[in-house]
Amino acid sequence: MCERCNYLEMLQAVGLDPTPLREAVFRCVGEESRPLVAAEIMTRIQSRMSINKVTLYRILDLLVDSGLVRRLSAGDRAWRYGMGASHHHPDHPHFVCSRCGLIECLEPNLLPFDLTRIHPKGKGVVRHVDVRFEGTCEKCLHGGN
Amino acid sequence: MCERCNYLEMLQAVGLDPTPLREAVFRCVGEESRPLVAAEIMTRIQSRMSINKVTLYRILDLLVDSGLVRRLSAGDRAWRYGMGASHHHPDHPHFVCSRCGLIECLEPNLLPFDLTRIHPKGKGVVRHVDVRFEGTCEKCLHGGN
DNA sequence: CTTCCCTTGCAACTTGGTTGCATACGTATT
DNA sequence: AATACGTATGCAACCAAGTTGCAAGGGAAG
Repeated sequence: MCERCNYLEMLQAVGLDPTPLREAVFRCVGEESRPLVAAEIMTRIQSRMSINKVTLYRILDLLVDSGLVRRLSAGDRAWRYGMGASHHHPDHPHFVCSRCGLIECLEPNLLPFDLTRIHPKGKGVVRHVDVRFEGTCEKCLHGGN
Repeated sequence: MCERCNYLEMLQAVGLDPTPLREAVFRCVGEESRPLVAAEIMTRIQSRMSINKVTLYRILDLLVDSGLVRRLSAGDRAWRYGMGASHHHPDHPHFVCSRCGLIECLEPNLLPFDLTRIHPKGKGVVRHVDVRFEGTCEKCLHGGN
């Protein structure tokens, strides 16, 4: 999806040593148009280099903690990993298929107002607002997944 | 939270045989002010009657499938179960603490716009829109959970 | 060349939930 | 009453995704 991001630079900017595996994982997430499951990332990376699943999970944790990557739930028990909000990747709502677990990114400006301006009272600190449209995707509707 | 709901009636309305366990589980979810983890529901029910975890999960599945109950993710790997939208339980956004997994219900009218009017193009059928404010709750902020 | 820290790998483990199958119970049928 | 059938519940074993603990590699610092 995104060839404009300088992944190495972004890793360094958040203080992460840009090792080949970290770059590969981050790039893998960044170049995809939808959030991926860890196993999908694993497969993609292993087509070019070798990586252990523990390492993958640890790198994903680092990326999530640093804010470069966001962890999303699809209703099943595997996380999806998508790009965190940044210059080339503005925050956006998602469509989630509750049947097959597909998550798709929606237009950043789909919502008619800026939710980040809302601050629920007495609820501690809010870091971001997540909007998810849940339903059944085209494929499941027709293919009868 | 809710003593106005007729749980037995609601179960029957969606075509579920209102067995004692089903009523107990549904009531347990309905009387709580925040979505509960399966283990919490388990404990509450076992204080009065005996239930097996498999049965609990199966009942929760039934309730979720029928729409009476909603399954929410807190960022950890355990589902939270809260009331589905209905007359006494209007749809509402949630606050989610990414540190301890707490989910709290927010005011139904917190959002200045009805998100259900938005229909993302070419994305199949949307059943509902979920808004989640993610951050750190008061307790984690101060207690240093 | 030794020390230290950070990254990666491997095996075993944990957790939350699920499957398969047996049992119980209610209702309908003979 | 006895039988059969469908649904609800229970028990034990299992599963998938992710985590822990610990060892090994590798590079910069001393």
